[in-house]
Amino acid sequence: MHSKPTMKDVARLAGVGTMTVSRFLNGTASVSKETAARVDKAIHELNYRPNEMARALRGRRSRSIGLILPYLYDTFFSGCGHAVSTVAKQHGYSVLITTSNEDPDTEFNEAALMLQRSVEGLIVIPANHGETRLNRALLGRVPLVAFDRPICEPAFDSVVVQNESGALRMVEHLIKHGHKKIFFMGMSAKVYTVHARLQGYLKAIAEAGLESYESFQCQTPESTLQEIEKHLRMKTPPTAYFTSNTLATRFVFTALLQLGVRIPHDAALAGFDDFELADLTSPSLTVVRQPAQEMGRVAASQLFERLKRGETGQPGCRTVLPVELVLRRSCGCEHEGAVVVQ
Amino acid sequence: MHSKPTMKDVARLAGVGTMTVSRFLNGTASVSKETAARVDKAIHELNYRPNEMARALRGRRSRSIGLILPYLYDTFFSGCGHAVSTVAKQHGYSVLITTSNEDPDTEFNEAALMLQRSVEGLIVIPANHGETRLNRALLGRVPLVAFDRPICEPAFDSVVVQNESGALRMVEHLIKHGHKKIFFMGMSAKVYTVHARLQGYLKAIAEAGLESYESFQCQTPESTLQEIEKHLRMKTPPTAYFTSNTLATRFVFTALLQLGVRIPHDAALAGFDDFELADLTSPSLTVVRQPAQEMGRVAASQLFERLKRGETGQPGCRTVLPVELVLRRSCGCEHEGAVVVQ
DNA sequence: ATGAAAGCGCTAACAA
DNA sequence: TTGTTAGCGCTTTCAT
Repeated sequence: MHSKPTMKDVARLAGVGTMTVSRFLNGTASVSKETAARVDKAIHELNYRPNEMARALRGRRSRSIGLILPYLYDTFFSGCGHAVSTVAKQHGYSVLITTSNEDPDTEFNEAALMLQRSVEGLIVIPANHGETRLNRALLGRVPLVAFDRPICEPAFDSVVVQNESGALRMVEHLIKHGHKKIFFMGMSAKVYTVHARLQGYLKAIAEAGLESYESFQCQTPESTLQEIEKHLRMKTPPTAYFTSNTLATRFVFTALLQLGVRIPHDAALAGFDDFELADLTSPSLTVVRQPAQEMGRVAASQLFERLKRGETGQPGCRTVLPVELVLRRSCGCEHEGAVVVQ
Repeated sequence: MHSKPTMKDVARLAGVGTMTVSRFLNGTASVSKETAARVDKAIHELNYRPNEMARALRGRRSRSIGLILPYLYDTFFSGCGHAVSTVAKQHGYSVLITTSNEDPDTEFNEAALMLQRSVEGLIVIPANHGETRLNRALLGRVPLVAFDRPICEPAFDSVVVQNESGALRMVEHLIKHGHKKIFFMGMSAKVYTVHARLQGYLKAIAEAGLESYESFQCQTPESTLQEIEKHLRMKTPPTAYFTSNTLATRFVFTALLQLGVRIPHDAALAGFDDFELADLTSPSLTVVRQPAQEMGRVAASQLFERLKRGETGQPGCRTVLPVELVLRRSCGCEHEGAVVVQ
C-alpha cells in the first residue's frame, strides 16, 4: 500500500459499504456480529486509522481542545498544562497548545487560529487582567474556561484559588509574629492574581490597624535589589516582606541575602506560591501553596463537562480552590520542617 | 450570519469564484488588483477565516506539528516545549502537545494519534532509551526530530548535549579538588542521558586511576536517604557525589542535609543540569548547565528545515550542543558567586 | 442491518 | 486572470 489506507479500502476488503465501517468505528448504529468481525479484521489487516481531519470536517467534533498559557517555561504554568493534557488524554482529546507571552493581541490571534482549527473548547490563563480580547463574539458557541485569572465575561467559566484570603491569612501570620511594618512586593499590579493578593494584604494590614507599604519593582533582580536597598536606608526599615508570586519571592530573597539581611532575624519573608526547593533554601521559605495541577485538572474537567452536556447557553460559573499556608523558617517560625495550615 | 462564513460566502459577496478567493489567500497565482481589493473587502466584512481542517484535508499541508514530552511539569521539559512552541509560531505552525509519561506504549499511541491528525512532523523526547517504538514504519514520510535523547533509527535527526564530556569534565573538577572516592548517583540507568553521563563519570574515574562507585537508588527521597545512610556507615565514606540529573541532585542534597553531612566539608556535591534556585541553596550548587531551551529551538529549526526542503530521504543527523560547568560552592570552590566554564 | 448519494470547505487540475 | 470540475476522507440523510 502506497499511501495511507482509507475507509474505502477497509470497506472493499471487508466486502461492505463505507457506512458500515463508519458505524462500526463510531458505534452509531448496530452492526451484525458477523460483519463487525469482518470489518474488524480488515481494519487490523490494513492497519487502518481514521483521518481525524476528515472526521472533523464532516462531523461536528474535532476531538481537540486548545490551551493558551502565558509562558511554558514557568513551573506553575507548565504544571497546569500537564494536568490539562492528562485530563484531555483521558477523554480521548488532543491538545493544541500555545503561549500568549502575556500579550492580549498574541492571545487573541492564537485563539482565532485555534478556532480555525476547529477546537471544541478553549482553556486559557488570560493575559494581563482586563486587557484580554477573548469574548463570545470571537468564540461563537465554543466554550471557554479561564483559570488562574478569571475573564470578566459572564458566559465563561473560571477557576481560581483563594488569592485574597490566602494572602490575608499569611499576612495575619506575619502580624502574629509581631511585625508592624510589612512590605508588599509585587511584579506587576496589572496581573489579576497580584492584584487580588494585594487586596488580601491590605485587608489584613487594615484590620490590624497598621500602615500599608507596597512596591511593584520586582521586575528584575536588579530593580528588586535597588528597591530593597532603598528600604534599608529608611529610618525604620520594614521587618517583613510579603511577595506576590514565585519570581518576586526569588528576587526579594536573593536581594536580601546579597544585602546581608539575615532572614528572618532582620527581616521576615513570606510569599505566594510554593515551588520546588523552597524547602532547601536557607532559611527555608514560608509560602502560600496553591494547587497548580489541581487547578488545571478542574478547569479541564469543567470544559469537558460542558462539552458533554452540549449546553452552550449556560452562564459561566466560578470555582475557587483552597490554598494552604506552608510555614517554614523564613517567616520566623522555629519548628522543624514545615507546618501546613489548611 | 448564523454559522461561520465559508469561502463560498466570500466569493459570492465579492462576486468572484471560490478559486479566486483561494488564490488570493494563498498567493498561489496572481489576482488582479481590483479583484484582490474586492475579495479583501469581502473577507474583512464577513470576518472570514479559512477552515484549517478543510485545508489540511484537501491540500497537503496541515501547518501543524506534534510535540511529545515525557512530562510537562518538569522545568527542563517544559523549557524545551516553550522553545519548540515559539519556533513553531514563528513559522505559522500550530503545536499539538502530549506527554508519554516515559511509557513507550503511550508514546507510540500518542504519536499515532498525532499522525491521524495529519501533523507534518514530530518532535520527541523519546521515552526510556532503547524501548521507544517510534520508527519509519509508523511515521511513513513524516519527519521526526528526537532531542535530549536520541533515537537509534538512522532516518531520524537527533539533538543532544555533551552528556558524556560534560560529566567527565565535572568529575575531573571534583578530582582536582582532591577527591578519591566519588559516587555516581542516578535515577535510572535506563534513561539515555543518565547512561551517557555515567560513561563520562567512568572515563574520568578511570583516567585518574580511581575506583568507581555507582548507585541508581535516587528514585524517591526515601530511597536516596537510605542509600546515603549506607554510605556513611562505610569504613571510608565517599567524599564527593556526582548526580545524574536535577531530581537526583535534589534528593541527594536533601538527604545529605538531613543526615547532617556538611557540604562541601564532609562531602562535596556536583550534579548534571542547572535549575532555578540552585544558586540560592546553602551551599549553592555546582552543576553542569545544559541549554534546555536552545535544544528545543534547534530541534524545531531542524524539523522546519526538513519540511521546507521537503527532502524525506535524507539520512538523519545528530547535533551536539555544548554544556557549561557552573562552579558554585557545593563542590568545594570558595570564590564568590558562580564561575562559568565553557 | 446495510448501502447509495450528497456534501462538509477547501484546493489541484484543467479549461477559457 | 479567472472559473469550472472533481474529489480529499469522512458522516449525515435517506432509502432499502
